[in-house]
Amino acid sequence: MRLSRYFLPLLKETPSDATVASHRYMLRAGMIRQNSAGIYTWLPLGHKVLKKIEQIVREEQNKAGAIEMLMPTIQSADLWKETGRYDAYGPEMLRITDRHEREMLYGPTNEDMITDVFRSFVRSYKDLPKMLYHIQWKFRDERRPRFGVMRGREFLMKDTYSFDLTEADAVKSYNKMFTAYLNTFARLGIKAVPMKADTGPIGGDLSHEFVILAESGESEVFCHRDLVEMAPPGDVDFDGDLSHIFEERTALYAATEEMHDAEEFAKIPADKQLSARGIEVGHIFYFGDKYSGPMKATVMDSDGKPQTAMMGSYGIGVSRLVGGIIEASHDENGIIWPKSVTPFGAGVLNLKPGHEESDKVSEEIYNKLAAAGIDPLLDDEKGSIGVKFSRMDLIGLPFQIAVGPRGLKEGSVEVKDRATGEKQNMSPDEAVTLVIKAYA
RNA sequence: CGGGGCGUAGCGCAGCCUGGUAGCGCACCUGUUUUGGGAACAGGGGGUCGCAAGUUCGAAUCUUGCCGCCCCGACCA
Repeated sequence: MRLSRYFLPLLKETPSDATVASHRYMLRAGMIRQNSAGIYTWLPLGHKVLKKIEQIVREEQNKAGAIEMLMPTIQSADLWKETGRYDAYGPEMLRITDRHEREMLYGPTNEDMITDVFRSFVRSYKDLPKMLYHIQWKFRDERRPRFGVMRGREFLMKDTYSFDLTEADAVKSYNKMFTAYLNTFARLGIKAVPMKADTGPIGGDLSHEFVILAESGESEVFCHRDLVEMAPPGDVDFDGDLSHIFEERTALYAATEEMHDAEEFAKIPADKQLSARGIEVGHIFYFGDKYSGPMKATVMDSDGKPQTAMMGSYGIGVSRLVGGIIEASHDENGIIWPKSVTPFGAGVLNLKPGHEESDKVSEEIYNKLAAAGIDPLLDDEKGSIGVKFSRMDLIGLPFQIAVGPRGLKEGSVEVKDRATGEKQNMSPDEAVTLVIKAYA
């Protein structure tokens, strides 16, 4: 993409109502625009990142054996009345009446609806286990939306639902998602720690939150330091036994504020105790027959007897992750994107558009990177050099290749690593190779 | 939902106390000169001062009501 043809409405000054780094930078970098409290337009740059995160989440779900589908945003109140949640959910749920005075709602989650799908089509234990998911916009009328997309009212969420014949089988599904989540967050370039969690209004008894540590986190979390640096499981056989992965990650203490046990925490060696602020980016639950029971979602077992399906649900806040990743990865100049989610793979800065050699070399680098699938952004705008560099720093692409007359006299361009700030001069071809290798 | 604050050009703000021609910086448009880390000069465009009612000869400014937004707390997948 050429900057001159792109739509990148940057803000030079920080909007006064943004107080956390990710919110400030998302506004300044032209990623989002607020429409009303907790509701945002995703501008091209933000949309690109959102879609990249979504795709990684999708790929890891598929690897784990979950099957993608799509349920509507607007739901009928009927299903929610069946499970009793229509009254239980409270004012957080946006209720709508259609022209026929039918009670509708904008879905804050989809347990009720997926259970209805399940009971309509699944009859036999032979069809189990099943894990179904979708990535869809949700609406929760938060009392106090804040921190930009991290606590919005409208948000994009991946939610998976598992169905098993027995509780023991359901635990296997739980472990699959537990494992998939570890891999997902690692691919996104963030360190998310699974922590014992409260189950909240969705209910159930087995639940973990995946939390990234950041100053601006909304809640206090406590864990063993070693959990933060633990390597992801990587390629595993999702049909095999994953319990060791779960055991390994839950052997060490980790809990959110609500579940915190100060006595247990005190048993951790002092230098390994970590108490910090955290951002919840994923939450997994096992809740058995909480919905399948009242909705009579049963299958025939091998004895021909109806058995209620045992369920779990597994959420990842896709839009929240955009903010969460920035919270975990930025400096005073702007965002520092992990390579896996960066909106563009590299920035090519033509420091002097109109200068024949600069034009030629920057175009060549741009074309070679594009051909290699790097998806570069070429800054071909006229304007001062300082503006170009600071703009690139703000939007946070992992690499910047600066092409200008001064360097070209020596036959070199300058490559800057956004994360380390390290700059080196090299030939245009070496620069291209360096970037391509970094993404290989 | 309790407490606090804010609403004036796209963004950041001043003006309000003490009523009298709506301002500044940045951004934007035109031109000239510049150009290796947020250039200079000259000219220009852009506003129902959140909305409504009231007081007044006259309201951005005073009064009342409403709406919107932000922060702290409580709450929260």
